[in-house]
Amino acid sequence: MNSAAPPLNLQTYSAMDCPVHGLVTILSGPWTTYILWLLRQRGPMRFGQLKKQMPAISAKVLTERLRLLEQTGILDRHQEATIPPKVTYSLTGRGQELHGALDALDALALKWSGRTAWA
Amino acid sequence: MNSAAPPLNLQTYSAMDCPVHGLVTILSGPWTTYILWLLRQRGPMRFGQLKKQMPAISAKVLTERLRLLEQTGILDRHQEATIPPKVTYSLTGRGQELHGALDALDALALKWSGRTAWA
DNA sequence: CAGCATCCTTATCGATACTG
DNA sequence: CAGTATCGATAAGGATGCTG
Repeated sequence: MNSAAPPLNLQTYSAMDCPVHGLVTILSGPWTTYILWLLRQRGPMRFGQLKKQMPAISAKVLTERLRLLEQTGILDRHQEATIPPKVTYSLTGRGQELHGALDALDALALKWSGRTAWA
Repeated sequence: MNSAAPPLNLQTYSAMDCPVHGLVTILSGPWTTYILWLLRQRGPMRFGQLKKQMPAISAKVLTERLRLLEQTGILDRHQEATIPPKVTYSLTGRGQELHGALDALDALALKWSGRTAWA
């Protein structure tokens, strides 16, 4: 499955040395959940496409976020060394697992907002 | 169940006007997941007890966090107007639902860290 | 096209001191 | 006991300009 993905020290990302908090901290970074959502909805996307969907984001921050998600094995970065270069980002196995967990949070968020269909 | 809890605009907490991101942003605040974890493990706790478990936190930040969690209906604040005052915090229904979702993230975090028993 | 380097501004957090 | 008020440091994000 994703046995190829290397072990991760998520505590690194938490001031509390707590893996869950590390993961939540990564997710809470600017635009992060939106990036993941876009990639799930529309499949692999290029840097410029992503940026176009987030007009208010700076290239610096988008780059930082993508790097972090790549380092944590959530995204895959595929680069073609053409001129001009073409870089495509997509969800890895981890990224897809993560979406399952986010769906649960999403359901709660909607429920608490009083917006569920079934409530 | 928790039908008494008022609807929440979680988008307020997200720069992106996204409910999930709002919720994740709340959770990622300093010490937040730890506070929730403590309250689940040990039941209702007083302000001073919580603070004792987090020596590095300032009263200011702890107060801010507790207020936010109270406003979002995740914690309940019970005050006894005695002298000296006694204030007790506990998880609400929402707080307990939330833990279910956090458990899923927790499981992922541990799995990715290569620390699962079953992996 | 997909970024990196730099500067600057703001928001956040920690520390300290004080109070109902 | 359970906070509030104030101050200062730090770091994170936005804007701009440049490059392989």
